[in-house]
Formats: sequence, structure tokens, C-alpha cells
Amino acid sequence: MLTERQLFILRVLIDDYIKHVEPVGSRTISKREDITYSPATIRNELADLEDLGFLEKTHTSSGRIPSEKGYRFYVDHLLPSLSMKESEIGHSELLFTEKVQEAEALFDQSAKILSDLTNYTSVVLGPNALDMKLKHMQIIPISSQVAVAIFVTNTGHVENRQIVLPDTIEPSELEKLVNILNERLAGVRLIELNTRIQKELSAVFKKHLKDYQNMGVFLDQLLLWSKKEKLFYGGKTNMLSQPEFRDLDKVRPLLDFLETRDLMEKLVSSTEKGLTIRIGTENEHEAMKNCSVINASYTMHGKHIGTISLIGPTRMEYQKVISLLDSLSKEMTNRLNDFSN
Amino acid sequence: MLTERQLFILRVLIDDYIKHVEPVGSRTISKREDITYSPATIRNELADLEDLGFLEKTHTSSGRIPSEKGYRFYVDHLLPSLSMKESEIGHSELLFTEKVQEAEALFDQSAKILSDLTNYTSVVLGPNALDMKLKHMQIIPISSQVAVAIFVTNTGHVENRQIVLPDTIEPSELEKLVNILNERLAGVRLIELNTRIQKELSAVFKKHLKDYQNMGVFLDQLLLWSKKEKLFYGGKTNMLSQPEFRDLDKVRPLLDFLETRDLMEKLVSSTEKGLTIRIGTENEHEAMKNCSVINASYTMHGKHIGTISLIGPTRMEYQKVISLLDSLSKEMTNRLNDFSN
DNA sequence: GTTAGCACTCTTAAACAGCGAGTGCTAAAT
DNA sequence: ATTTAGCACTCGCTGTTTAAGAGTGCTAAC
Repeated sequence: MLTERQLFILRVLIDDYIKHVEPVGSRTISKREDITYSPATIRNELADLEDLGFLEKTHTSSGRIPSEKGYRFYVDHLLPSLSMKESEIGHSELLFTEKVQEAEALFDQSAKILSDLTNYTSVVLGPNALDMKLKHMQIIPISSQVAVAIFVTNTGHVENRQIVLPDTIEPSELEKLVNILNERLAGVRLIELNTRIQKELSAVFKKHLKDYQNMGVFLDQLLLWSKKEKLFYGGKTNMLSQPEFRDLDKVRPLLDFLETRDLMEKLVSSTEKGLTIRIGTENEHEAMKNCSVINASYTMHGKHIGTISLIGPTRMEYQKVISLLDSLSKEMTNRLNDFSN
Repeated sequence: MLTERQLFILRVLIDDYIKHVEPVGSRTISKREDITYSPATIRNELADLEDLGFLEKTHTSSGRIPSEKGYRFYVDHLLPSLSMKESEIGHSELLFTEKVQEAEALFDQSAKILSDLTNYTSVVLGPNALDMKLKHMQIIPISSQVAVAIFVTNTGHVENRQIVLPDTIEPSELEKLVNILNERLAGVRLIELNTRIQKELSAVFKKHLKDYQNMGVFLDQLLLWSKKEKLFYGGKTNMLSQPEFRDLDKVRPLLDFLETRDLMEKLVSSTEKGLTIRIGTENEHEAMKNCSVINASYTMHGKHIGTISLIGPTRMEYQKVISLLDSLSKEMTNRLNDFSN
């Protein structure tokens, strides 16, 4: 268990390091007004904190920097009480200068705002369109073989894909199919359409459609979804201005990581509501080992549907950033729910 | 006018610099087997070529590097005759490993292939959907006030947007409107829909629709397009591995440039068919002053509809890159036209 | 328990020397 | 009239040395 003094010194040190990005020595700490101990005393405490794994040295005679464990402890126990954050709320309303009409624009702007304000990189993971409910679908022939299938969701989102029409299918049959789907499956989540058909509609199909056999293959083609979350970026190059990445060989993997869709999706996805902080290797990817990722979820009708995230160096301004992310995600939630009333 | 020998030396020097990215001195050139002159002679020629503006020195006693004018001359007059390029054609067919079904996938893959092969950054500027012809349109209400308007083009592309329904409009009127549009405007380019209506359909509207006044505003909302070209990137971070950009302060503006949509659109747009090369300041943007941009256009039914571009350092492997881009753009054209038969 | 003092470590920056690649010029060779 | 050998000179780069500065850990005294 840490003593009060150790807690205090640890916090002061991390605060200082976050601010100045340079190893902090006993002298620097002792210079603070609210410190009454001598450098020598502090040195002893620092040595202890290092033994406990909260601090590290860059070389034998350097000052200390926080270890990953140190940051974790800082975030969990030392963050100046978050009540301050209330003072920041309300700002974010002002931030949306342009009126945003559609969800996509909201996500895009949120990412930009967040990265501008923090100078880190931000990412908004859009809602998975496949979780939205079917409002209406339609198949529009382009040529004799090719058609476009269109699915409109209750949120006004449009999914579309090109499909190949089997020769065997007759236009009137196709029309019947579409009618049945619209009548029976409105309100069902896109992703569930196929299973719902399997379970509930085979009888209906048999009754109304001639060539039920071939139809099965066609339906699979029609309703085979691939992931459809969208990513919105802000400040992709902000990493370059972080002192710890002022080295090409260090940023390169990072920037490459940012460009890799599936890695980013994984990084930024979170099933939990609220705020998650992952520090350094907690991100479980080499390229992110010197970064922290903060995910905040936004909701619709109380349900988690996506996240807004911030990616920065492990030495992040956690305090500022957490409150910002918190209020911004709430603001997003509000606006999002305003759309659909 | 340059002598044969000057031409030869200039080409050898630029070839060497492109390969090794280091100032080239008289000794290096004289070491080549096919060079019969002594370093001293070459020094004299180099001095002349420098006076003529084709070469530069990095400092008083350094070797020479090509100037922008030098590259321009090289590209215009010294490029080993392009007949070689034929040998490369055919490769590109092999490159598309996955079967691509939709145009978007084709663009995306083309950009990736090109950047992988060259280690530069590539961009495909997609066709402007608004130049495609209307196949079918539809308005699907989401709530009492909001609806989604959907436009399907002859190429199978789907444009959609949310619109606000005026209270004054009746569902039956809306249906009539959509019917008229579909009957009268199929085959018209999206971008032209509005003017076509103004010119030709006002009479029809007056006849069939009750509230023609309000309809005008609504139509404007419905048919007010904003630019819709899409950009597909490949190798965004490849710039980082170019020796001339091995410096954060030099790459940063470049990467920022790549992320700025409208700048990129301008950079990569070209109205001309065929191949365009812009070297250094010819790109007319500070951030691109050390880059060359090569645009190749791809066509559909013989019409220029978009470009595939390569962005690299002014010291590019022009020869290789030009032939690649040439064959790749042709390959794209072929596949694109295969889609729509 | 705290702190002053001191020897020791490591990093950083500056100063300096020497090497190598390259140039331009002059004078001799072709 | 070209071409080339020779030479003095310029830069940039690398490695070494040096000195300063920041910091530590330990010991002994307070």
C-alpha cells in the first residue's frame, strides 16, 4: 500500500511528465511550492516507487518517467476528481458550428472537433447499418442480368448492392418476392433478415413463388452481408507532432496501423457503454504499445451503437481528454436522437 | 542547343540520381563503361549543363543533382523510347488476383496495386456519379417529415439523400411527381435533372400537380447536388520511405495534403485524355513542390470519366512508372467497360 | 525519519581534426 | 581546339575529446 506522500509524489511526477515530456528528477519535484521535503527525501520515495513498478528510468542517472503500470494507477486512482469536468460541458455545443443534418456529417465533424481540440488522432466508429431495421427494400433492374438491390433502414440509411439475376427468375416472381419481403420483414434488423426468412417464411414462399429452389440461392446472394461500419477520422497526422513520435521509424508503424481498416475497427470497437481507457500494451498490438486509446460510446434509444475514440501517446492529457470525450459523446447521443423523433 | 554528348551525360546523370538519390560527380559518370571521356571533360560539360539550368549543386563542392527543368527535359526528351513499355503490358492482368465485381472494388484495388508496385502513393479519382444517367428514382418516407430520395444510375450506382417533406405535400402528389420524373427523365444525367425540369417539364407539372409553387422549392432541395467524386488511396504512407522525405518536417505537409480532399481532387483531376506529368512546382502547391504527379485517365465508352494517379518525389522512376500507369489505366478501362455490356 | 554532502553516471553540446568526394582552374598533351 | 592530368581548395561527414549539467545512490550527521 502506498503512503499519502508517495501518492502525492507520483501524481505530481506524472502531471509534470505529461506536461513537459521529459524525465522528472527529485529537484524538479522539490521546487514545487506545496512540497516541503528535500530532494534527498524525494529521491528515496522515487526509488521505492520505481521498485514498485510505477516508475522507470531512461538510463541509470536520469530522472523518472511513468511506467505503463504508473499510468494505469494514475488513471484509476489519481485523476483529479472528475467533478471539474462539468465546467467543460456545454462548450461542446458551441463547437458544432455548422448545422449537421445527417448522421454521417455528425460523425465526421465530431472526429474533426475532437482532434482539433486535443491534437491527437480521433476516430468515430459509425453504427453498423446492419443493426438497423428494414424500412423498405427494392430491386431495380439495370440490365437483363444485373440489378441493384436497395435496403432503406428506419434511420434513413441506404444500403445497396449489385446482384446478378438468375435467368430462371421471372420479373413477376421478383416483384412478388419483394412484396413479400416488404410486408413480412419491415422492422427486422438487416442482419437478421436471412435467418428470419429461413425460420418463418419458407412456407409463404412455397405457396406464392414458383421456383422456390433457385430462389434460395438468390436470396443468399441478396442477403449476404459484409461488415458495414464506417470509420470517420480526425487529425490523422497529429501523431507527427507528438514529441515521442518525432522519429520516422516510430511513427511509420503507427500511421500504417491507422490506415488498416480491420485493425482499427478492432481497436476502436467496444461493447461496453461508457468510457474505456486502454494504455500501451493493453491495446494488444505492437504498433500501439506507446499509445493510449480512449473509447467512449454513444447511444441511440439507450443502446450502444458506436464509439468515438481518441488515440494519443500513453502520456496523454487524460484529465482534459476524458472530460472532453465524455461530454462530446453525450452531445453526439443527443443530436443523434434528435434526428429520429 | 545541346550537343549529343551533353544529352548523353545529362541522361546518365539523371538515371544515376534517380537510382541512388545522391549527388552525382564527374568521377561516377566517367566510371561507366560506355563513357570514354575523362572526369575533367565531364566536369566541363557539367558546368555548362548547370549554367543552362538543367543541373544544380547542393553546395559548392558537391556533385550535381537534376533541377526541375532538368527533370522536365528528361521526361520530354530523354526518356528511353517508350516502346519498351509493351513488354510490361499484360502483367497487369495478372495483378488483379481477386475477381472484382463492382467498380468501386476495381478502383480500390487498382490504387493498391499501383502503390505496391511502385512504392509511391497512388490515388484513383472515381467517376462523378452525377455524370451518370438516371435509371430510376424513388422517394421513401421514413417519418412524417423525413424521406429518403434514391437515384439509381445506368451504371448501377446508387445516390441517396435525406430530404425534408413539406407539410403541404400530399402522398399522392409525391407519387405523381416521382412517376413523372421516372417517365420523363430516365437517361438524363443526374447533374442535368434540374435544368431539364426547368426547361421542359414545367408545363407537365402545372397540368398534373396541384401545388406547383411549393413543389419548386422541394425540387431544388431534391436535386441540389454536391460534388460526388470518390477518392481511392493506395500507399498513403509510402512517402515516408522515400529518402528525400526522411524528415518529419518535410513529410508532414505532404501527408496533410494527402488528407485534404479538395486539394487532392484538384491535384488529381485532369480533363485531358491520356497521360499528364507534372513536376515539382508545376503542381502549384507548396506542399507538392518536391513531388511529381502523374495522371492517367481511364475512359468509358471512349469518354474520360476519371483518373488514376501516382504521387512520388520529383526523382521518380519515370520510365517504369509511366509504362505501368499507362497499362494499368488501359486495363481499368477494359474491365470497366466489361461491366456495362 | 530527514537531509546535507559527495562521488559517480550518463547525456548533450561544442570544438576540433582528418578523411573523402567533389569542384574549378591552369597548363600540358593530343 | 579539344581533352586531360594535376593541383589547390571547399564542403560535409565522422569520430574523438572535452566540459557542463542533471540526476542518482549512499553515507553520515541532524
